[in-house]
Amino acid sequence: MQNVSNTAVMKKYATLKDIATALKISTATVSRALADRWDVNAETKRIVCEEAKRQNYKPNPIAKRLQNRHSKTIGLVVPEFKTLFFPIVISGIQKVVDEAGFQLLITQSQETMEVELRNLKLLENNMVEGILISITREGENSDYYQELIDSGIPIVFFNRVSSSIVAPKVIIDDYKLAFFATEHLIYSGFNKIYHFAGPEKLAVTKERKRGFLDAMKKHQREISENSVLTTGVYSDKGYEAMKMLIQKNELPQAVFCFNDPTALGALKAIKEEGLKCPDDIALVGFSETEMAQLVDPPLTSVQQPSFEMGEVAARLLIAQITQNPPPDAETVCLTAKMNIRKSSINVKK
Amino acid sequence: MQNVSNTAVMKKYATLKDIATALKISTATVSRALADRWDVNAETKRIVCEEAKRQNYKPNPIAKRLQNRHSKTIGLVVPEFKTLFFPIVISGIQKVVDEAGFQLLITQSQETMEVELRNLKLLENNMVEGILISITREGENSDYYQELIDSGIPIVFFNRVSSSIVAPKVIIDDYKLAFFATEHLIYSGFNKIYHFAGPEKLAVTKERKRGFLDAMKKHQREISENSVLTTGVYSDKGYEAMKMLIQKNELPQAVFCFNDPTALGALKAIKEEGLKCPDDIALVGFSETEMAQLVDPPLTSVQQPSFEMGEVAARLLIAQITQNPPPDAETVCLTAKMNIRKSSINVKK
DNA sequence: TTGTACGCGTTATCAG
DNA sequence: CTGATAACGCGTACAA
Repeated sequence: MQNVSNTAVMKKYATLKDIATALKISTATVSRALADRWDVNAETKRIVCEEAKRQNYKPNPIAKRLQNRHSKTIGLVVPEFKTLFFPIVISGIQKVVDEAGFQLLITQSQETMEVELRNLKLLENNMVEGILISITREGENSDYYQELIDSGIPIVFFNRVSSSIVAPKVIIDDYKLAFFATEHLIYSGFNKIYHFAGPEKLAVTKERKRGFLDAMKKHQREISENSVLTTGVYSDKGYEAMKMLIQKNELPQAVFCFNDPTALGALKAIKEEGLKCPDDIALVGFSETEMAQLVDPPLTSVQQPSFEMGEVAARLLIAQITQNPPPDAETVCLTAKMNIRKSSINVKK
Repeated sequence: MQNVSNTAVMKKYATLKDIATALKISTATVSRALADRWDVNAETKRIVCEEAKRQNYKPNPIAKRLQNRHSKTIGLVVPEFKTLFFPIVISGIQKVVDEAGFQLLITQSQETMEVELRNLKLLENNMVEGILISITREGENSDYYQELIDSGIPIVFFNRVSSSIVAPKVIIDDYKLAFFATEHLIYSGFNKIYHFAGPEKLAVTKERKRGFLDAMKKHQREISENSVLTTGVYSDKGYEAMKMLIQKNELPQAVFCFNDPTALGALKAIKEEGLKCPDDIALVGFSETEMAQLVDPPLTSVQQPSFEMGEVAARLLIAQITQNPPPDAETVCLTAKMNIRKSSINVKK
């Protein structure tokens, strides 16, 4: 009832030729006039622009690209959208990419190497000029990363980076911050401190665990068999782990968690079991989510500069693409900050 | 040190011509062979494929598009990434779009009409074949929506839809669910019930408010001046509104909140003021976030089918693009469900 | 079965 | 100052 007929093919836009024939001049002149070049008569310029407006002319970027041989597009591969971390990083990327006049093709690997590989190929087929990637927790498609780089498509890793590939990377200093977070608990006077660790294959997991262990060692704290429990990235695992500990009656005084969701899951378990945080068990999260401030008690957490991470990664990639020769691969380590809140305050001290 | 020289122009891919000259045959034959067409010698086919592989040939999608005159790309405009709602919707969209062999260009309007308009133009310039949009809370670029539709680029609205444009839309029945949520509080025996409403210009705000008011009227509840407070979408506003009420000592028994963040902000204020939820003030949220289950008390909330909303919207758009004539504009109303949790249980009853 | 020639929309080169 | 022509990479009607 309301719709104009709409063939399966795209609507025909006005082209240079349309304007040219309407004005009985050549397409070349039209092209030059529209590009506002010096070597064209002011009067023709005026007429052409007028006609262009009249016909609602829009330049066809696809034709331009065919000629320029660059797509002005960069690809992005993130594992998932289950927390706000990646969406916020993407906001940062978008900002830089827009400013640089590039476009962004966003894909999700759903945490599997197979989908990641498919996405990489998709991006390659679309002639992206570079790729930003945060790898899956299953592992790396290292061979393909290298292949892409060798074939001239630069890659910048962020957050979850490849350990084997030489390329620009953007990370936060997980080790140092995990170390600090653990020390914070130690200095607060907690003794039996545990760590809920992330997915085993991730570099960030290893770094945070290393930071935890080193801090414990430095202060000569005992590390028992259960001191480090692998709990993954989602809240239900933190919940289960804490339930398990409580039911075994093996209560830590404090737990440094891999991330906020895990910590929040643990918090839920603590409350359900009639215990109190931080009185009975103190908690520290990681990678600050909005919720950290909203729960009761507010959660101590390490705040990652997510938006900035996106900006920096995008800038590094665009430098790789546009500069000749490209800058050497550097690893940028962003500094995070710890927001100390009630969940890690030692009330007994 | 590790990088091959990399001009500002894209790496030269092997083309049909490269294969043709290498094999001393015509590009046409190569093209046909690679397309696996019947009218080409099996042997030549084999040789061509071999050579293609050897040269690592990748068809140039840009050239194809120039010819086909369709970009196989659809555009998406969302307001922001501040909650997980849109990221999850996007996951649903991605799924359908991938299956249909389309690509997705994602943009954010940052809740301003100006950026939204810029994004729409960007998408148009990139020859997207259709647009999915959830409008800003500032208002609508109605004229431009219509212009796009008239010029042959179909638009599908989802979640936050245009009120003036005739086009396919996907919504949830906010009115009905707000009505139910309010009735739930009424049936639970709460008397003084308030509503924290969303941004004024949004249709969803109006619908939810209308549902609230109608339910109140149906059960002859008094509606005072402060019964409906505008609090926006973020937690801090819910926090402030609740603080204000408590400090004015104008305590509602229950509040139906525009969304979960608002409710969680309100919850924080309640606790800070030494009150209890649901004992002193009960809460109901909307659009279920992961946090609803994690806070204490767990928050009653209306669970929107976010992923499904993305799927449905994408399917509608692809139907508009590929079917001739396109289907009439329909408004799909998805059903949501209420998850009743402790925050709205009347302990005195 | 294969090759030739053209068009998609644009810009660059060269000639006038 | 302007016009004709080629080229970007691909597909395809038409001719051989």
